[in-house]
Amino acid sequence: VYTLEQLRDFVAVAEEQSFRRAAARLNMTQPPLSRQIQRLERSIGLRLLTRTSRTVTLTPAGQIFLEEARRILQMTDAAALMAQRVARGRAGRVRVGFTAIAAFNVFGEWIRAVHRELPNIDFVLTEMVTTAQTDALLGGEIDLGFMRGLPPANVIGGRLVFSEGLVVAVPEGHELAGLGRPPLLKEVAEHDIVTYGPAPARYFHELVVSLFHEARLTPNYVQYVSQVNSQLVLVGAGIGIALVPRSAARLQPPRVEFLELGAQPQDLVELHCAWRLDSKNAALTAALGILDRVVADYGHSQDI
Amino acid sequence: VYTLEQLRDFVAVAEEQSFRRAAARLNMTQPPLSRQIQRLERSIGLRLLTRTSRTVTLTPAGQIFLEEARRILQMTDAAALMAQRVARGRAGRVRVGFTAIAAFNVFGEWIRAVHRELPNIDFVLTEMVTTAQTDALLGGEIDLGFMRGLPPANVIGGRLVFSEGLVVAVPEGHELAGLGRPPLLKEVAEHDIVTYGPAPARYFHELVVSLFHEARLTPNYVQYVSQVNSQLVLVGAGIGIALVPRSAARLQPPRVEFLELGAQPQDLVELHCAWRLDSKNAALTAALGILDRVVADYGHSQDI
DNA sequence: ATTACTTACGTATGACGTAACGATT
DNA sequence: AATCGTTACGTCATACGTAAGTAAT
Repeated sequence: VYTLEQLRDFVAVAEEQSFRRAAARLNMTQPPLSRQIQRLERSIGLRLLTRTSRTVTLTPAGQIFLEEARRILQMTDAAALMAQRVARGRAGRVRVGFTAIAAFNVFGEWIRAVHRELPNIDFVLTEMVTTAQTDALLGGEIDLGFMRGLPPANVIGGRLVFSEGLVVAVPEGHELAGLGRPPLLKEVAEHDIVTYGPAPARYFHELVVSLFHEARLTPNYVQYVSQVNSQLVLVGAGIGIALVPRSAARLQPPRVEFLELGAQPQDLVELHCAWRLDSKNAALTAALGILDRVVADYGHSQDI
Repeated sequence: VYTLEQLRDFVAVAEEQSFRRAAARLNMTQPPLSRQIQRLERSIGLRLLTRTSRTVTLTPAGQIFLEEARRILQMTDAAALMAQRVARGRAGRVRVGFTAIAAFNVFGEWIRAVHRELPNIDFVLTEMVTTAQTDALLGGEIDLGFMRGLPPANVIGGRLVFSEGLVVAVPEGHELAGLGRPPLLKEVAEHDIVTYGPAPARYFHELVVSLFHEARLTPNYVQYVSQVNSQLVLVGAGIGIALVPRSAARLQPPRVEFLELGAQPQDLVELHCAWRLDSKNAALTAALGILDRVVADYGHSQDI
């Protein structure tokens, strides 16, 4: 096992082809330089240089070792620089949790913007429901979550990034699709509703239930699912109809139509993002800065 | 400027997540270990570890630096070994970069042939994606790369060594597997597609995207990964389905099935190899000569 | 005789280990 | 009270520089 200084010394001698000149370049005298090279040769068990009393040349093994030595020295500089860039947020890794639907709105826009402006930031994307994201945040498994609602924990910071209205997902050829106008909530309530179960996606379940409750409607809930994907599969199979965020229409599920829902606010479903306030990840901070701008801009292009 | 021993110490502390245990592993006491880490941190001007009095964790910069430190330490060992091989009169060495999938086709055949016919040539094999191989070629870190596509640099020579078709990787029991016939591209496009990110594996990303684009299909890309391995893990986890080269089926990943893709050419995915035209490595030249013959022969035995 | 690298020797920097300290659970 | 990391201090190893030595032109 040798030292980096021995590598530096060896490279200098190989390049100068002289112990004297190399020593001058390294701001030292020749004797210690000679000894360092000897130690290096002893530690790897080979002669790297042939010293004829007039010139110094590399052995074949020395030529190979010289290339490797240069690369190692270069890497030692690069490693420090890379770490400093990470600390400044110019490079690094952001681990992100996101719900299936989030990928279709401002979230995707944000990923692209960060990738374009800070190409040295890597993403690790994992799809998970809100509760799983909360656990993952607190457990330090992700840096940022795009979720429904914000967890109450006071170590978590968050902000609203997007809000949208609800639409009605119905099987193709469904009665409500034939009305020629957006159905009323009252009419929707007369059909079987496929909705989220309360446990895995509490936010969305309560949103839908309270929507009907406030209108004094009591629809028939036929199924409890945990993901929009499966919800839409059930709709496509004719099991029932569902209220889903508008973004879900982008999933283009087979045998499903989406209908506007009359007289409902367009900011009912909120997408938040959340992160640990005590995160030391500078890349996260930089990426959140870009998110601020993307969120501000996104309103102008929602009509895509 | 730090020392290799400081890197060794840092890696040990990061792995053990404890100064005490790391010190025991390094056959020393904790105080000097603490001081070495402090010196390392001072020399690069960053905190690499956060010490809460109960646990030691890596800062984001520390995580990156840990990876670099491991690579540097690995290279210090490799450098000595290479030099020793040369000194023992080996005919030479060829440093080869290859993508994960390449190992399962003509690449493996070539390695065996060279080893049989030129037993004095040593291989240094490193798995890396195409972009990393290009950088490594230009940086002189490898002599030969087995990659997707050829880099435009005019100092690089290359040739086509293998081509194959795409197959569809789906989770076991997936809808597409129940069709009883190869799915159409149109049907594949209706599911979430797990694909490469554009940055690390540009060739493959563009291949898949353009395939859908020409058929006027707009599938939903759900994840960006950098390696086939992780791609298949995501497929097995049910995150989505993926288009992969036929060779990937040899990986036998758990909970993943491979389906033929109907009506697609069988030479869509090309494997090239590339090398520096100004390379002076005689072993490389000899090994490339054998590659010519292996490529010519390989067509006759693709039915394995 | 001169030039270039190696060996010998005295000095000083610094790395280790033991011991004391501070902080957290 | 106990555990873990940091600071303090005395000792010893190691690397430097000067000086002497050896070999080749």
